[in-house]
Amino acid sequence: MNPAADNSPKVRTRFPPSPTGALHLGGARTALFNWLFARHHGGEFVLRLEDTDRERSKDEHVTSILEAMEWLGLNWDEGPFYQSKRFDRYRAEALRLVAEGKAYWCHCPAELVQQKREAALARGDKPQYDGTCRDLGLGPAPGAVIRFRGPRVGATVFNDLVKGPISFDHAELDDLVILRSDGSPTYHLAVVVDDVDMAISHVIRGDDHVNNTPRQILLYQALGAMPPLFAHVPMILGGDKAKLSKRHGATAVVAYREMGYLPEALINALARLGWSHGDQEVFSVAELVEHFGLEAVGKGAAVFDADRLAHLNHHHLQHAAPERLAALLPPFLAARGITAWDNEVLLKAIPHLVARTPTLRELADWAEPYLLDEPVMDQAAQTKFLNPAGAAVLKRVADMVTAKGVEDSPALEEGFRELAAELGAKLGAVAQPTRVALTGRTASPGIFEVMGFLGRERVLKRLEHARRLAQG
RNA sequence: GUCCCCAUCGUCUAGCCAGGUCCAGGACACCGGCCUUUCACGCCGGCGACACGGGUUCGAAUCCCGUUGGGGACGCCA
Repeated sequence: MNPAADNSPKVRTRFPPSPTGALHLGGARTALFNWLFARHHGGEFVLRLEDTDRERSKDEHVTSILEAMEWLGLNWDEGPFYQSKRFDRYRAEALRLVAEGKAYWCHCPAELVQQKREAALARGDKPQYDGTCRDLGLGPAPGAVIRFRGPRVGATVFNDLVKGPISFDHAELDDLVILRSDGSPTYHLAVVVDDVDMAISHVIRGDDHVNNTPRQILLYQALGAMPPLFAHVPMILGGDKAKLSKRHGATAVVAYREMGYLPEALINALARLGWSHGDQEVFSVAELVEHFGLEAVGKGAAVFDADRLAHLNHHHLQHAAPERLAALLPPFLAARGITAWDNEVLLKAIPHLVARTPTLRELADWAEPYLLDEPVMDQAAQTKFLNPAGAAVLKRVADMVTAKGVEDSPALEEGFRELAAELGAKLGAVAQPTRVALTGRTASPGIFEVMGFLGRERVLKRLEHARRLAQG
């Protein structure tokens, strides 16, 4: 029965990272698509750690992958399962296949197989296992492996949910190792046994797995199981159009958190890499769940564009609650040496700051002048605006604030304009020295807003401090 | 080398399945302008693509074939 049919069992997808490294962008997108597909269909999402390679699998990577998944909000319904805990199960299935004549023990030394492979490659042939032990009827022995006995003729065809029908001639497939000489399963065996045991209905994975698919379908059949439906999503490429890797700079998901990106922004960016919903660019996670579908996934590989992520992050930052941003900011402030501040000021400042800051890191930078006891004076700004003329302006501004307070912006603006007119200058002639006095910088939110969230006392104090500097 | 996949602006993409309404739409980036107390936001405008060649058709970005280009895979990694 076809799992996609309406009367079929429920949708169950899985994300099976190998804990040999951190969760990177490509893996995160695969996880996201599986998660979205399951959520969209009201199905279940399973997390499974493919740690059959005991050499390269590391606990620290498991930890960081789970952490990244949680940060992204990709919650799983079952797992994490560990393949390393199921070795007996895989071994039993491999032995069963041998007993049924669907697999066989192979005594070929690994080095010899490797040599033949290289020779074939050098000759320009397809490197395949030559089947030396295929019909020898060998039994177990030290160093022996179990190979799957694949069909020699015919072809396996499957209908990829993203790419359409894909066909592989069996002559292109060789007898792959399913159980290593140390008794551990290889990827192909473990993945198939698990997907059967875990009742996975849809396998959504990277493009680089298409040619594994016919081998796995053959394995499902040998095990007497119904294959799931497959959907191969295109790769994510780096700027050089090659498969995304560490060479392309930041690829680990957690690196984006550290750079000050919001998880929903990364999710949004990843979702739009290869998937689309008309012309819509900005999505909330809920909207993604609502609209996601495999039919709208493109076939071509996509280049990850950091500029788009930044833009999306900026957008999501502007729509996030100030309270939440304030709660996310401490690490970024700490990185700037700021460990204590008036949170009320921060909360009031954030809405005026986010329009200018694409990331939390920059938000921390822009918030700094308002959180420090005294702003750090930018030298160029000080030289340009805090001069004797500026001192006179600051004195008048201070008088104004003393008289009118900082809450009444219209009144302050009127005062500023009168002063500017008196000086025969534009508003900037008053605003800029004031801005430098209050923030130490030439760029900030509107000057009356700044006064508003800084508060009367701080404003007066900074005005006085700057006036002294200006007088020399 | 062999096999598999892919091919619309610099990038992400809509359109393609059910050919005409597409001298191809949106977004990012870039450039110009407006707004303006600075920097941004925002708004307006500009630049910019159907890889190439055949075929089918009255008509092709859309269908077919080929070429070229790109990617992926060919492990006792996953």
